[in-house]
Amino acid sequence: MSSDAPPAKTPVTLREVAFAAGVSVATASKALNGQGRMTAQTRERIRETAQRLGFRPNSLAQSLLRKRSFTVGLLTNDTYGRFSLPLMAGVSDALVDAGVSVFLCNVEDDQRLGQLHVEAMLDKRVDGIIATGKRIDRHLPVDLANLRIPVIYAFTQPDPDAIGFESDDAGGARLAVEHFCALGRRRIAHVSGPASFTVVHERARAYREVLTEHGLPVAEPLLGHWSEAWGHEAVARLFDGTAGRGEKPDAVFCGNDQIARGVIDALRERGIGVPGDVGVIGFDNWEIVAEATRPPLTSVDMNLSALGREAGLALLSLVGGQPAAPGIRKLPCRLVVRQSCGRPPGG
Amino acid sequence: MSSDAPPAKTPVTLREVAFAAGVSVATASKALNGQGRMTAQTRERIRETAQRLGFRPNSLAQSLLRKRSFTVGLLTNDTYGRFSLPLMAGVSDALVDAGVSVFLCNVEDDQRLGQLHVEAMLDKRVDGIIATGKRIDRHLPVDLANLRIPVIYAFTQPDPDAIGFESDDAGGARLAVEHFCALGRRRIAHVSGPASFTVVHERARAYREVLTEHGLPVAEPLLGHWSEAWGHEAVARLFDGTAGRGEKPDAVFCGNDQIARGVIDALRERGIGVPGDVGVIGFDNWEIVAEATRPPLTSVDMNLSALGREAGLALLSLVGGQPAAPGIRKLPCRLVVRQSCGRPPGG
DNA sequence: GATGATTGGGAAAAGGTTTTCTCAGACGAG
DNA sequence: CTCGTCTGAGAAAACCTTTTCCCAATCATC
Repeated sequence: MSSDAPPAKTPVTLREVAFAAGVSVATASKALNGQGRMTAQTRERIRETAQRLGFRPNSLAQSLLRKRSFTVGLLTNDTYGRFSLPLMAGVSDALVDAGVSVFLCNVEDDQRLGQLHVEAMLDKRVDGIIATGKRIDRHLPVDLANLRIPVIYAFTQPDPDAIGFESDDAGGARLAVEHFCALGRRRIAHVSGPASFTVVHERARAYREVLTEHGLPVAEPLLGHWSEAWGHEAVARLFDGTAGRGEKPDAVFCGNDQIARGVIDALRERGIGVPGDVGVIGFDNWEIVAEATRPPLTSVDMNLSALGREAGLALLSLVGGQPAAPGIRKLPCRLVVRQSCGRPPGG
Repeated sequence: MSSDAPPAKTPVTLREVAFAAGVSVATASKALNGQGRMTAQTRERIRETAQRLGFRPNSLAQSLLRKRSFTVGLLTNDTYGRFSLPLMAGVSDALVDAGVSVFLCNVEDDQRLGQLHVEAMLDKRVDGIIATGKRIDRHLPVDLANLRIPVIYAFTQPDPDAIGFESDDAGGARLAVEHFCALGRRRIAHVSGPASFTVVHERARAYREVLTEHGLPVAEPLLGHWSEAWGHEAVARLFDGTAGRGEKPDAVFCGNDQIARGVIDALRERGIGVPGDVGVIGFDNWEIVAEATRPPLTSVDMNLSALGREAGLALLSLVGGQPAAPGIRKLPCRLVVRQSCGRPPGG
């Protein structure tokens, strides 16, 4: 299967192939690239020689000539977070098929480091840059505005007139609340993260809209932190009051899975059944959390991997010279149904 | 601060700098690199011209000539996992200071994809490769044995005669158990993951050794899964038996933080106090879990970021031509003390 | 057999940089 | 004034591949 050429200590060049095949480098190049005119026999002989010698063209030389490096930079400030990983996997997945490699650059929140990385990427003649981050409403600490190479933003705030990909958080929230409605829940609460996050407001707006559309009572969303502890506290506020039982929520839509986990734990401690008495839906579909809750958590998935794929493909198309309109593209979320809100009547 | 040159549509070359400064490219090159002989005045004039024009040397051309690309490949099969991220951050951190960029390649567990990526990296003339993964006792699905460029393994099984960096899991386990001993705990249980993991045995061995050294009773470790659910079940086995209270554990050393979380939750459900009645230590120091347990979890940290740094530096030194002995280097873990086992008498 | 078209293949430039070699001029010593 | 040395700077090769242009030989046609 593998060639039985000895493991060369130094890569074999086109010149060597040409010499071994008794032709010029020009002819060898054309033979291997399917260009030029020559007898089928000559072409085949050169191909065989190249194969036998284990020839692989030097990308550096090719890039220098073609002014295209088949390389892109992926800029992120999300070192440890969990959002950028699926996104990066999607990007990588979209690009590997085109033979494009990805420079990973973590800029933290350091402007100096960001500048450093961008310049390094420019020096290495990347064909384009994808910028991604840990917050959809924050800009990376780098200036990518006048770069003469294409830039795509994904899950981070784009420059004006640039192209950005985001999850449709409002749509995701709709999915969750509609799901509750379809199950016959009537008093749906919303517990979310800090007001400083744009997505908190987008989801809250969708929450209100859906409830209004269904003629259900709209409770003011409870804003706090993205933590389990806040989930606990929110349950205390929602369920420990003196209101009659009929006025307590029968569903809680949470801003992320950690809050949802806190909510579920707190409900269980109070002897309130999930999903029997109260349904719970989370956001992010962080499997390791969603599957560890008891019962397993129904959650909104932002399809980050698909988002990364789209960003990668968009960049590829830009690099290829296809024009594309600036603006933000929102990609739909999906609801992953587990067992924390009961099953829909029909399902 | 920034040069007021207009944003060039095409990068400025050395030739243009030389022309603008009225010298040859050779002289320009030497001026900018501090080589050759020329009047200080000429050198300065060329430097200023380069600065003014925003000249940045084309790395591709440099690499082609120097046979050194200032680029390394980072191979991983840990797409979504949490181990490779801190590790990658460490690698990146060690390399960025040397002006080296990192190609991120996710090979999943796909041999074909691995081969593809390795060849792409070789074509792009990376100076070296770092292989990392999600399991310390599994080999990546790629063959890096006879590659003519340096390879370093980190948190994945190395080839024989290669250089690998690993966390000292046995040492980490010792830290945990010694900590319990220092606190006066006498009946220390061990709940860990599946027997198919090498680290499970290493940690269990260290656990037994420390207990023996202290003359304490050694209970057979409970092996199960890396999940919260298993933590619950393990507590049932340990605490629901008919043994007298004096014979039940007063400490549980867990194989990871999720198990530890399950253990703590299960103990609380039984009315057993943590850390009052039973101390709990986890492994991995996954902050998002360790800080969400009630009380916050003391845990062993594998220092993955440092591991990545060391791996990066080792590769750099190898690329620089420094010889290095093959073998596995174990890096120490550290114990992150929170509140799940009480404070040491002295502390 | 002369002319033109076609075929197979090579020479050379290009891409941007580094480095070695070379050379012209200046300068000092005799 | 001549010889040798030193200084400043340029020419050219090298890295490896692709592509354009060109040439010689073959073939078909009249």
